[in-house]
Amino acid sequence: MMGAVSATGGYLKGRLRRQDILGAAIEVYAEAGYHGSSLREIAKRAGITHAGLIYYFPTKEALLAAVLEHRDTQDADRERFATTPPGREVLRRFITLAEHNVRNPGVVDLYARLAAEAVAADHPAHEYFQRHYRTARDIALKSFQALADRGELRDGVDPNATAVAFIALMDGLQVQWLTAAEDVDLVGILKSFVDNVLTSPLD
Amino acid sequence: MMGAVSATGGYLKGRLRRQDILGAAIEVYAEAGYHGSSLREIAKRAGITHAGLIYYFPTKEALLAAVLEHRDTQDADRERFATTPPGREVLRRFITLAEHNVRNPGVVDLYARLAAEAVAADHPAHEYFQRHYRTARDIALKSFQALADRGELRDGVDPNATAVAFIALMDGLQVQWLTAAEDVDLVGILKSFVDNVLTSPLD
DNA sequence: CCTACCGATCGGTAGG
DNA sequence: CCTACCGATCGGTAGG
Repeated sequence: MMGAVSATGGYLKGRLRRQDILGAAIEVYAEAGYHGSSLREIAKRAGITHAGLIYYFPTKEALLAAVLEHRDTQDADRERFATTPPGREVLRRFITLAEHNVRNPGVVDLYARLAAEAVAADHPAHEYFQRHYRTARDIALKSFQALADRGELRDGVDPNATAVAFIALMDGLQVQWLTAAEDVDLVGILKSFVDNVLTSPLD
Repeated sequence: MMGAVSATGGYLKGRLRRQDILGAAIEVYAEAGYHGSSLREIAKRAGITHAGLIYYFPTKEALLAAVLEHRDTQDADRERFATTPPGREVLRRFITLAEHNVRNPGVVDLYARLAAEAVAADHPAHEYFQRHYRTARDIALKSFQALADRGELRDGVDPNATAVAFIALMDGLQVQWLTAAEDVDLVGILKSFVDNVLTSPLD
């Protein structure tokens, strides 16, 4: 009786604990960055001691890796991006993602903080963000290229430059929006950027 | 004799010391952010002990304030921006600034790191960056507005949205460029953004 | 400007 | 998972 309950319960509890810890880590990374956050603070918000946290994630870096991996696998959006054929629909998904982000400032904070930190070549998330940017650029590029092929891009608009600019614009807007939300209509500006390179509005 | 020499010498030495410290601080902030940098590391690069540094700048925050102030006053560019009449010439200056930045990655690093950190409302540089963004946006807006008045903006291009986007684009490009320089033609993309909202190319 | 120090906090380990 | 601990590092102070 005790054995069965505690074994199953233990596994379930372990999984839930991990979720608690990841959730707390995302919160704290967003507020303080990776280097600026402590295992003790994350552990406290998860309701355990910092040694307890280390029982689940053996090092500070392992926890960061788990947070990044967690976001990637859980992010159903990412899969939808991959399966959507290049074109206007993909751009609409980017806008939808931005709308989602504006409703979840914590996620925006997390990425903005980590991306700036990870600029350093020896940061544990450096390669992650190199991949992240390359993937994002590729997805945008394929869509702008497809639109160019169909003659839906205005004359003189270069798909490559537009793709890089689009991703950069999303990131830059996020930092400005986080700094002074009332001054920046993040979604509106993204939309008008897209509308301005297309021959006809997005929707 | 001794008095005069040491008094003058002391003042000069003090000024030079402050320059050394500020230079070292800029370096370390760029590498590690503000929270991630230590007075000991900055002091070491300036050739003194951390207690010696505190003799010149009484707290960690005071040093950050001095670095920010130093950049603002020394930045001759900023003044030229203010005195240049709104229009194409101002946009050209932004491009020139970007070209300068690409040759000085340290400055870019400093701003990218601090801007992301300062998103937090309780960060000592938070208000500085709120002002910084507002000023940058205003300068860009005045120029895009002037161009709109003269009919030099393409149909449907909104000066306000374009100004915010332009500043966000500069920031976003910087982080992407710092993360993977070979993948991002920072200056080229800025130029094509501007050319794409104008009725005729910038230069 | 330095030596010497303080209390606080950090990531990680030992040993249960 | 916890208690208890380690060595390292932090910003700042005292006192010269």
